[in-house]
Amino acid sequence: MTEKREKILQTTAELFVSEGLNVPTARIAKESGVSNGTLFNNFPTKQNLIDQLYLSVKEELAREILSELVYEDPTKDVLSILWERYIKWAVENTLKHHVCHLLMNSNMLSPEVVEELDRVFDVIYRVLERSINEGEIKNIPLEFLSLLGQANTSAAVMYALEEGIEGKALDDHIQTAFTIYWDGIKK
Amino acid sequence: MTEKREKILQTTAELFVSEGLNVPTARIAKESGVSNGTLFNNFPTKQNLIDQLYLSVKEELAREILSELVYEDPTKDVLSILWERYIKWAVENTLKHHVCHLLMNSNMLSPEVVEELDRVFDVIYRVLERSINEGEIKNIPLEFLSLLGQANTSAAVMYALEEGIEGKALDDHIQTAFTIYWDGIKK
DNA sequence: TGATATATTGACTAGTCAGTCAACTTGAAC
DNA sequence: GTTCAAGTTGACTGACTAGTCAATATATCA
Repeated sequence: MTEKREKILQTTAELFVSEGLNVPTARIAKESGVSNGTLFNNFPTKQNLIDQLYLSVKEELAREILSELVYEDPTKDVLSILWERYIKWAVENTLKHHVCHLLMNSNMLSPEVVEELDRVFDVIYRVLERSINEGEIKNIPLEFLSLLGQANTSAAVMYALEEGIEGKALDDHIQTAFTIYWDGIKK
Repeated sequence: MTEKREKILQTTAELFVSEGLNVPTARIAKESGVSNGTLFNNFPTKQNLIDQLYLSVKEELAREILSELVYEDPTKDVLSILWERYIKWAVENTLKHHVCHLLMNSNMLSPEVVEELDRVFDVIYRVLERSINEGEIKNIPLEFLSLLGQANTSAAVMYALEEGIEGKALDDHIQTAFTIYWDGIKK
């Protein structure tokens, strides 16, 4: 049962990315090698399927970038590590990153799910907060600082994917992008 | 005829923003105070309606931010003006900005339309290019520089809208945001 | 006024969609 | 090998959708 569930989520991601978010459930079931009924056995509604897909991707992302972080390190270092982990994850998991992007910007997610995930990434807020308190970066509202971080990493990922950057060049690109962000916000 | 066309475009934008991009054409027609047939008289297909909506919004935006620009001024000034105009336009035209954002991130636009509009905003590339050549800003690939600009303005708009910033506070916010961008990319 | 062109209408069609359910399969336990 | 629960199936349904078209209304000009 769990394997079928995983397979359906994977197929949904693929179809969402390749054909847009209006793919019929029948199509998803067929492409997953599963009957219509089984799809709805695993996910009571299409809405639930979409929410679960988003949840699973974002939870994986959170595990990937937040694990074993030493929050007590200098904030610049913590941010730099978050930055690098996020971009690497996105570049290595193009499909997941892409589906995440599509869903985030779509009005199709249940508000509860979005809110639930906001809480997971709250720790990043606290890192930024500390950095402001320590006088290391400009006195910019926390929410704006966070939006800027998201926007900049997102741009860095888009550029890396468009240009097919990888390996050493990717490391350099990540460094460049982080320096731009840091130079922009540091005091 | 033109008024009906405009009315339909306006209603479509409103419904897309309030209910997502899957609103039926019948709903759009009804809400526009027009019959089903008239909608399809003005826009041969739903796809065409979507494309035309995106085109009309983006063309208005281009007119708004590119008109009477003195490209020969110092690049920092040109960029700063573009920056300010864009954010002000977006904040004053929330609906249009929002629908633009939804459509841009949706896979639902015809590729030709997207490409056509890319050309309109090409002038911004040339401003950035000159700035690099003059050694004013870091040697960052043009495409990435442009993506960063879009990402940062977008974040600035989101923050301004979320916090309901306007008037003098908005001017300050725009200045802050531009300074962050500039400090990030300048040599 | 009447003739012609143009715009509008909304009932209709052919197809699509999310979700259901009764019948069937599988596999574990005794 | 019989029983029972759990999982799977796909044909089916009722609601919905993009787009059509013959009938009707409105505008234009002589």
